[in-house]
Amino acid sequence: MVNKDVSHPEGQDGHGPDPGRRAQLVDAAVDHVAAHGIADLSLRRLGAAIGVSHRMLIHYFGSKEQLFVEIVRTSEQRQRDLMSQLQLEPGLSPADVARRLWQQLTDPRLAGQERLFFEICGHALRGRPEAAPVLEGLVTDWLEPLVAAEVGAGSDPAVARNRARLGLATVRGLLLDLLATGDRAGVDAAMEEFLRLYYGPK
Amino acid sequence: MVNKDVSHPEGQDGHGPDPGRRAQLVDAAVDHVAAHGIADLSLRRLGAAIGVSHRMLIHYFGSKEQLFVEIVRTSEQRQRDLMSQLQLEPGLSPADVARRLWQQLTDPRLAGQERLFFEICGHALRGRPEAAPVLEGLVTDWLEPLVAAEVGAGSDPAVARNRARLGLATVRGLLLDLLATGDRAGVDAAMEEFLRLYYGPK
DNA sequence: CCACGACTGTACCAATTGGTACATGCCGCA
DNA sequence: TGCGGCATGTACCAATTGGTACAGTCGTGG
Repeated sequence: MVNKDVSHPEGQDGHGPDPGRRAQLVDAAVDHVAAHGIADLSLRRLGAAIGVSHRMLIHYFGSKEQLFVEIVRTSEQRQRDLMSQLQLEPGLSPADVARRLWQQLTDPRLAGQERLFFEICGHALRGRPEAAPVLEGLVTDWLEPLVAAEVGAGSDPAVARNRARLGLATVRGLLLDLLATGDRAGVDAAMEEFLRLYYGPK
Repeated sequence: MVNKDVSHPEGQDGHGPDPGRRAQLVDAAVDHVAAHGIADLSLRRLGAAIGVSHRMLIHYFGSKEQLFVEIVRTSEQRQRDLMSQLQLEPGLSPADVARRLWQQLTDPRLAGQERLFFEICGHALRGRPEAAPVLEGLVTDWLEPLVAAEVGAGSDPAVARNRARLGLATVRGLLLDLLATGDRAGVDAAMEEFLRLYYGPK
């Protein structure tokens, strides 16, 4: 009779009743958010966009905040997957690897995802707790593999960390430039200049 | 009698009745926004924080959007002023100039302003019209003086543009790193590495 | 002294928000 | 067939939002 709604007694792990459906919803949510922004997200509009009522979003995620967390986490995961799946043909020079990585990263189809990245950064820098975890991994998560690559390529371990940090920052700066200006050629040229400085001429 | 409120018949220049008071308000608004973020800004909270009623903000700015525009513009202006007022002692090497610039830019007292910059970027990338003008000047406005400096320092004009764009992007990437991690020493070291690559060793 | 116009506060409005209560439908199990 | 529980929708709530109407205050010029 009473049939009380027991959606958020789930506890803090917060996973909704049907994990499959939940994952499907968060996936659709990330797509929508990558395309339309996360700043003025409202449960009703998001629901309407992905074909459920806002009631369902609350049902599966407990609250807007937790949905937010899930979106951020999934978005991060996508970015990570993207990097891990880039197939490295052996025999390429480090510069070529970097070049390919840059190409992959600036694929126009990823523009929404990249914009979302910077948008979330902005929120996280402001201390929004649901986006704050991003700040932790923002540098360190990417630094480790890059340092490893640097060392593997023969860098002095002491310098490798600095070089990795520098490379990461430069890529992000140029990515922001690209998103803001859309000047693909100009940004690519700047990237080439960087690679020349970074790996030596030719 | 009727005393109709004629605050926004001002037209699109939108300047309120008393420019002095208006400027004072927008200044206080930028301070508050640099400290507390611009994402969840509400006229009432902002008013309470800077000591006026939200009614006054509407009165002087016509609408929230126009206040937003004014905040963005003023924030940009501050950043510009900051750069123009850095006194360049003559006889410094380009690397030293860059070093000083970096020091000035990473002054902890400016952290709020820098965070605001990235926050506004995020909103602008998402196409919020009141922040969109930022995207125009985001690169070009800073590129010209940098290119001039590069050429002045003897760079081939063809490469100067690429080098300038690269330098700008790297600075921003490292700034984002600094804001996210707070690891001043690590970021400074990466910056030193960059300067070594950029201007040659020592 | 008064009238006028600029400045500011209070009260209010419709719209939208996140979240909840209740009702309904649907599917599996006995 | 009937029952119970999950999934979903509809209707609703209090709070907050940007914006407006109206009224009061105050200095200035006549």
